[in-house]
Amino acid sequence: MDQRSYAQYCATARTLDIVGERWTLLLVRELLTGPKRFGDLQRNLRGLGTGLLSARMKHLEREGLVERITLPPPARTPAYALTEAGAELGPAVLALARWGLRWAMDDPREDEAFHPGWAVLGLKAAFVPAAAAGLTAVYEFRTGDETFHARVDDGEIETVYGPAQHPDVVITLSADAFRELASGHLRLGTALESGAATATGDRDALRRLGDLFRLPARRTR
Amino acid sequence: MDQRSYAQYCATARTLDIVGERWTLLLVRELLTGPKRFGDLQRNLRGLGTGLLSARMKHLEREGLVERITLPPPARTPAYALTEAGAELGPAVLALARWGLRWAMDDPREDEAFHPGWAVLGLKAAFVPAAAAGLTAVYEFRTGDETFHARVDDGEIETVYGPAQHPDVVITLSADAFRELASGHLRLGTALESGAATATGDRDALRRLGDLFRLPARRTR
DNA sequence: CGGCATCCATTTTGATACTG
DNA sequence: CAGTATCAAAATGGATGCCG
Repeated sequence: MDQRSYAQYCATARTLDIVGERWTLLLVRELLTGPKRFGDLQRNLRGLGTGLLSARMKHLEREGLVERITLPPPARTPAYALTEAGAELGPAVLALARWGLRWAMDDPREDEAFHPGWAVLGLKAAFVPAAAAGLTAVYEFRTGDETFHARVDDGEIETVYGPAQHPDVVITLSADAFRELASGHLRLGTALESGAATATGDRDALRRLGDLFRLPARRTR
Repeated sequence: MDQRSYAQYCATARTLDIVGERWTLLLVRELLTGPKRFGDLQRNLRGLGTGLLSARMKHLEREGLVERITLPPPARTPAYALTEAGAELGPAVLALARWGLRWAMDDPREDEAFHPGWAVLGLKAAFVPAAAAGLTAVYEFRTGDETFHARVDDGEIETVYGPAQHPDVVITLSADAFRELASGHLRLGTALESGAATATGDRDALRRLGDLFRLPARRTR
């Protein structure tokens, strides 16, 4: 809680005292895919000024959800990373994302920004653990200058910014195709068939990829 | 989205555009246990003025998460209820609550308000579906002037404001004991043993009650 | 009681300029 | 690049009065 607390002895209210302010949960979302630098955070969050970003990160650090780290060589540059407490907000952020996938992802609006990392988080939200039973594989997604990978291991999934060490499958697709994936308009299988996406690597792992995610049926409010 | 949108084509951001403003998710929390009247909402949310409450409810109604209803006879008074879209925010609110139970529920602060309904939601957040396999029972919780009931049915739980029609077990406890339950400091079994809570009704259903909830291990940030 | 309108003090935010 | 400083615009909190 910063200045304004709800002053309620309630788990939800206490949580919102800490992460309920504007931008805060989106910052957690950004860090959920790995450490990020100050400038990268700001670039992904149009409208968030340096002053407020600085204040938010300080707040999250004070609250023990974020820590300042130095990226490993050869980068050696300062960055922010989630602590264990911060990372455990993942399920809550994904629950919000699942709601959004179902009830709020109509067509992109004219002025909306998009970053592939958000789509990767969308995939994570749509991940079906049961479909990954007995599967261990690393999928790498490439789009323009951004690369992510998803590490699937028997019902668990982890999505991280950056290339993988030994990807089993590499999927390359345009930002647009990625965005359509995020919206639930495009199924991965369809994208591969139509050539909107191309994949190389282990054909078995690729075949199972299509079943790993089930976007919630979209509804209108 | 009201005025200020994040303008991101991202499921999380889109959701927060709709329910991310101050008070909004707490209003959803209130309605998650059943329809509420304007005045009751305001009473439970200290600090929220009538003007802002009115604006928020209008917003939620416009967005299709809330609808105005007339309470059934003999009340016949206006109230607000969640639509299907609104009710489906339940998992997200509970995920936030689970995080709070684990990371943010230290001792109550001097000026914090408390309402039993919040604790009931806390119980719901701590519900372990597997522990309710094959169990069908209705538990009623009474505290001073507030009564709730939980309807458990084979791995599912529903918690609603008001008395139950045919409760299998009735648990009566002080607001303090209820608050300690919410904090994770007190286990239901312990409360019954110490006399902080009393229970009447089906002894089988009562015996299983103790296992239905597992508060997440508390941690400090 | 349910709810809207208004006025005003305080916070929060957004945008931009500036510094090590 | 990583932040601090500054200022204007918007959101909020609280009080109050009104009306059906």
